[in-house]
Amino acid sequence: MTSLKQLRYLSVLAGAGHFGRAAELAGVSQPALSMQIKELERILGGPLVERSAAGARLTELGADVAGRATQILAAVRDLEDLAFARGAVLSGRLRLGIIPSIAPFLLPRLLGVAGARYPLLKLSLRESVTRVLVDELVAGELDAIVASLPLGSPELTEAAAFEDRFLLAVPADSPHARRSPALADLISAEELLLLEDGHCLRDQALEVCAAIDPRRLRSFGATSLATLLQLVAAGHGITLVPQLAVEAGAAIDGRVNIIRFADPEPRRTVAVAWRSSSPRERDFRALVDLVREAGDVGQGRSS
Amino acid sequence: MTSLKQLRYLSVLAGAGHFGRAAELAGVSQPALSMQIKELERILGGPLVERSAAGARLTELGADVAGRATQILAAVRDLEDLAFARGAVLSGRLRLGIIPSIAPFLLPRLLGVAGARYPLLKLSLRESVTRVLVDELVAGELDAIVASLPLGSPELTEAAAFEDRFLLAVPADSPHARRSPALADLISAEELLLLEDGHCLRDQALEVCAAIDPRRLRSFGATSLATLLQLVAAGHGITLVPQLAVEAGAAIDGRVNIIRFADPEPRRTVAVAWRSSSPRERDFRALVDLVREAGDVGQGRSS
DNA sequence: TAAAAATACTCCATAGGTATTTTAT
DNA sequence: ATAAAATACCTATGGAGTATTTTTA
Repeated sequence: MTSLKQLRYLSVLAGAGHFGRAAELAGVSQPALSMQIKELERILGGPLVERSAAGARLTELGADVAGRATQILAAVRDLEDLAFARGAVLSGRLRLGIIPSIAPFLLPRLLGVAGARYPLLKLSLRESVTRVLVDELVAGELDAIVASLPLGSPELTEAAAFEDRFLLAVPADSPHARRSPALADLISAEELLLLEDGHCLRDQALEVCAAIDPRRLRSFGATSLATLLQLVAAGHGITLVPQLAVEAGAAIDGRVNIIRFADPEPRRTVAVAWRSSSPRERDFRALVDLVREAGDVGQGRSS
Repeated sequence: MTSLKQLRYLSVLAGAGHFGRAAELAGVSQPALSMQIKELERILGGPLVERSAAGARLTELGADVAGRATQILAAVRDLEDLAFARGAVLSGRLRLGIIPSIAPFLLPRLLGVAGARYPLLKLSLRESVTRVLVDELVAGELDAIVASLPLGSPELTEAAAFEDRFLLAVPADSPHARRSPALADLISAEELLLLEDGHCLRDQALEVCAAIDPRRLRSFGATSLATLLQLVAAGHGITLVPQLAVEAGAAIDGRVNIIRFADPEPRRTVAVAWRSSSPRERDFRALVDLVREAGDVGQGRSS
């Protein structure tokens, strides 16, 4: 009969691409893993893996089964966490993912507040783009993530923590430096600098400036907001920057001006998300409060 | 570690209310079931069942775990059912690539026959030139391709489906209109019209007319055979056309004459190919039969 | 020929069975 | 006293390890 061990091995194999590598990752010998995969194939009545001298590639059925297996394994892990979740709120380990356009600005305050209020909490942190974090969250490799909505994954529960207004960063000597532009003004603006592909901030900036001429977009993208602001300071263009980053001191004094948009101001919703099947909702609701406290400083002020 | 067996026993126990009854329902002895429940309690770190002389009642935690266990077991059963849905030959999804000089003429009959004989088959179709299809096939983005030999990729298995004779398409008023030319005659023929670069039909036509004066080749190439035949009809030149296309009605009645070559007649071999390492050879062999049925109509007749 | 997976075999952990004891009503 | 679950103890299945062979590029 199908066993969790088989599903676990298949799930690992799906990521590893080699029986040997997968066995190493799973902490067993290669024949042990091979036998379990073979047994799973016998049970399911069809090949899950294409073997070759180059390694292992999943068949379509195998990929389908592996996907379901990953979800099942995540559900089992949640089940195992059930008992621990009955302890104190926000105690024990919590694996938290945060996107790059939030992490460096939120973390200092978040860690401060969390450490003071929940001394038993041990946060394991991971920074990556939304797509990666959502996949890892669904697979049970993370307990919760902090990201910008929407996430587009039905098995997740989302709880908004705070709104984060987008501001415009322009060189200090720019003609825009002294007035609040309407969105339409951007269309005639200098080159729009963006993060590299995969960062939601990039997509949001493009959405905000939907009508912008694509030819004025840099084909390469920066990895960090700090780099973007350096480019702005050097006069290479303008960029959108979240107020969260500005409040955290990301702007470069003197060389970059930060300007509010005229109404309607563009904004993003920063939210916490977790697997709906997780038993730790109580923890996550408390986490939402922490993120809100750490994040929505100064959202009422202009800059 | 948690096992599906433990979850299954707990799930049964939740319904039975007695260890003994549950054991009977599960088809094992009472101590066996008791031991697994106890192990599960040890793993989860808390009691799941209240034991009494009257029987077994789940604790709050136990009921929660049992509910999740039932869901997980259902997911596993769904996973096990997956394979059966795909068990039959040529059922489920098959990603098929076909080259442009075959696709529009083969597809109507192929889809008809396939739909009638293998109703569970879902074909995902992709049309591109041989080089692209072979690359995608090797990369695992396609399951099989229908193309003209040779393919020149050692990791593929090729199975010939049918032979496709090349015919000559000439304007209705051409001096060639009434006789069967030997290949050499082409050398003195009108301008030879070709598909654009990358299409194997172009290369094959050039091979057939190896000695032709390169200066009489059109520098631009057409994207489709239909366009070529329109050009022929308009008196811009002659072209090679596969009988497959003629049988499918590609020729333009009255304005284009289709002539068979004198022996030896040039021809191409239409074949199905797949990764040799693919486990679906049975499917592909059946596909070869379908392609043959759909493709080699009328190869015995002259036109 | 070299890398990867399959096979051969051996061992031992453990699930499961039977018999019995403990516990609670 | 009785019914139910736990414990004791034994057996056997099969999961896992090491060593080796087979396969394929």
